[in-house]
Amino acid sequence: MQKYTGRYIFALSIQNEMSKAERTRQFIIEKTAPIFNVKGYAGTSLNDMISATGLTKGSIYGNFENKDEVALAAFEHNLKCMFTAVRVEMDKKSTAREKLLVYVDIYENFLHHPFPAGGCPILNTSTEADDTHPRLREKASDAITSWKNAISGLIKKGIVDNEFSSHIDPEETAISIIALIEGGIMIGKVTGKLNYRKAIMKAVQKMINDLE
Amino acid sequence: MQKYTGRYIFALSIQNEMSKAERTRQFIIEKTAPIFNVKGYAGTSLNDMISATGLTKGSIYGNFENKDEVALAAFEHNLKCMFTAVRVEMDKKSTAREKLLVYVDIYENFLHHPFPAGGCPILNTSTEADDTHPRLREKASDAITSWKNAISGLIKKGIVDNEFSSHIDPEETAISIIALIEGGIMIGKVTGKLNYRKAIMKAVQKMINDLE
DNA sequence: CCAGAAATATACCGATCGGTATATAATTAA
DNA sequence: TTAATTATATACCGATCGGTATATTTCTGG
Repeated sequence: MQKYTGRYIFALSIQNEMSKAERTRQFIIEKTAPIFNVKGYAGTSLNDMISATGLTKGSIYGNFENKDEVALAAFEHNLKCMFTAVRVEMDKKSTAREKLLVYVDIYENFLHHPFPAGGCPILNTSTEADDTHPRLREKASDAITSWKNAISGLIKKGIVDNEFSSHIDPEETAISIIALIEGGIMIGKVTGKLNYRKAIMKAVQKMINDLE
Repeated sequence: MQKYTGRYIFALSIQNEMSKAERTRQFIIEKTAPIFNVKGYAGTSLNDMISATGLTKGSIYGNFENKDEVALAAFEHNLKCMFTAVRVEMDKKSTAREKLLVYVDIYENFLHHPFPAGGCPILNTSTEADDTHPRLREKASDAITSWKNAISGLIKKGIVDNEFSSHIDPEETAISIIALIEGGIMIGKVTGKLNYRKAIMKAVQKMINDLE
């Protein structure tokens, strides 16, 4: 097998500012993140990680203490990947309503955005880890809370700017929007029915428009 | 270890009408179903199944071809368990609106109903199996579609009975209600925050009340 | 009560699991 | 260029994986 030379190109790394170990670490994260998101934590084996990276067991364990640490780092990577896709689109919009509707656009057509393979990592990790993997569970939980805060922050801004009615509850609305989106992702993916996903995203749109 | 005598008591079986093999089969399903729903398909091992049932490998493989068959039967059992809990409550109600609101009641306080351990099997199975286990994926997909049909049927009935406006789309509404519920279950479980779940179920309630 | 059948238990299989000790190669500082 | 250090590869570990062949027990019909 070809030996690893540390000369890979990374999406999220500025090569020269990183030591070789840091580059390898980042390389492992980027290559295994999609696997964890598709197969799950329990379903991803070390051999999966080896064949995804082309590295060996020794190299992986030289950079991570164990499988857990890779899984945690991979989850964070997938999360960043997803939130970055949202942020890029949101920065193009000015009003709170337009910014919120970015979610509808992105989650309605996944494929046209740099979204993690396997779908929403929050959904995937939450349902697997809630009863079995405390550390992953907490990371997923934290991700939901900060997502909720981001949305409720936008809603509050919208209220201040007189875009939205002051009678609505930003927190309740925010968490409900997330629930609808996540449920929609789950349903759309497992059934494969585009009109299901479309109908649900239409409901998200309605929820946002009802804020006025 | 104590030997198996075939004299267990089953929740869902009328003992005298079943052969010993059928009783054992049912026993295995009932005992392993919660494990599969909590740990997932990949996360549940044969040893888990052995210690959950108190049986041996030979006994399990004498009644099921392989682990897959047990997992599929266990999923169906969990599904039936969940839908039965809903049906029991729904039969007590008469109007379409009241029947729909049963979902709000049940999913708002899980614990007071005979709900499968590990939460909603549709959610759990969908997110694990969508990319990895075609047969389970299809079962989960079918469950969603028939659930959607049940809800849209109720909505159509409500329209005929002049409970609901005729301008609403039963299919779109039904699938959105499911998405909201499933998202709510996921969020409530992984965060452990009761007010999150409550806020989301309030949104379901609003969605149902908006049908008028 | 007994014999044949059905159901369950036991013992074992190769493969793979996550992980480690150690050998080899590549990098870096002097 | 070389020595020390760091990083990667190789070989191996016990445990567990899903599954099977066979022995033993239990049930059932006569």
